[in-house]
Amino acid sequence: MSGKQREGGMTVGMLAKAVGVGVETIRYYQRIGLMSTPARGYGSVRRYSSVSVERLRFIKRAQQLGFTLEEVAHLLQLEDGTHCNEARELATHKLAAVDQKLADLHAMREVLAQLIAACGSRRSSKQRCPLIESLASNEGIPASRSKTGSR
Amino acid sequence: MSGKQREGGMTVGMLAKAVGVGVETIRYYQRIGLMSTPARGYGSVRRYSSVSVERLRFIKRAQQLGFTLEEVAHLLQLEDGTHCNEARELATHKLAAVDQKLADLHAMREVLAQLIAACGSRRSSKQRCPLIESLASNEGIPASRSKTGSR
DNA sequence: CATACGTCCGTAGCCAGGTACGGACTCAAG
DNA sequence: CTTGAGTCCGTACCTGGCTACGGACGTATG
Repeated sequence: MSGKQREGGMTVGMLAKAVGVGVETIRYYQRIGLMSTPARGYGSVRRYSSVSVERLRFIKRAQQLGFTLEEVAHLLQLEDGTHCNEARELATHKLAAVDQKLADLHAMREVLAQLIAACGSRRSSKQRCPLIESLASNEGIPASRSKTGSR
Repeated sequence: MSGKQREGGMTVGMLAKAVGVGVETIRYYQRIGLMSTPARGYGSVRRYSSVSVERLRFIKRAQQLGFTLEEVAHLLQLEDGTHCNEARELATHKLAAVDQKLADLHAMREVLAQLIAACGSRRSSKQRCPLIESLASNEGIPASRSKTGSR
């Protein structure tokens, strides 16, 4: 192991390991401005502190809730905790988006289940597959037009 | 309007309009092998028949059910309707994937709703935002590890 | 001091599913 | 015959979120 944190904080590799992301991911976040690039220590390797760990964890947690990195950037600007209304608004929008996706997926699920059932109930194997037939000729698969499930 | 279909079928533009996709989309499907490129008519414009219309509709309907274009290609190979078992298997897999996504989204929804509620119940606006706090410090947002909701 | 791993940095590629561009051509109308 | 719309085709670009590569350099360890 080469992880000896003399001289200040962790290297990018240690930071990555600590949070469970790849080094390239961290560099990517720096490129897009989600994380800042710290100054170099006395040598030429940059050192990171627990602040970076926390920021990275914040990002990952927000992502798990469905926020895009762009939205995460916005959330991070509210990190002082004094803009509760804005934060709540972002979260409320995201909740609505999630609900829309849920509705879309429920609709898909219904149709898929129906098709599978139809397919299973056909008994002579010489008969044309109802599932395929349905895709080939149906008029009205209930497409809920959001930008979520389909184009 | 220049849509006069003398000499065989429709042009690519008419086909696109008939199905409600862009011309470029059709050309894209041809490039990736989802649709074939018909021979040219007597001039140099290619002509399409109702077969193309049907195929395109098939693709779009399958997409609405959540199938990727690659999966659609597979489904199209079963179009003679004699491979019901295979079709059902594809659909069943897709159903499982949809169910997984639904579960992931439900989990996200729960947490989001909780955070929003916490955020709304704080009464002194000088207090740090619970939503942001939660993102900044929580240990256990229930991440359901599929490849669906998060990385 | 040499070896081997780690970091730094720019650039390019990946996935899906397209969209956009631009020059050459064809076609139908006026 | 000219104009203008539409087609053909190759190629490049876009979104989001990374991942990979390659060469130069730092650094920990024997």
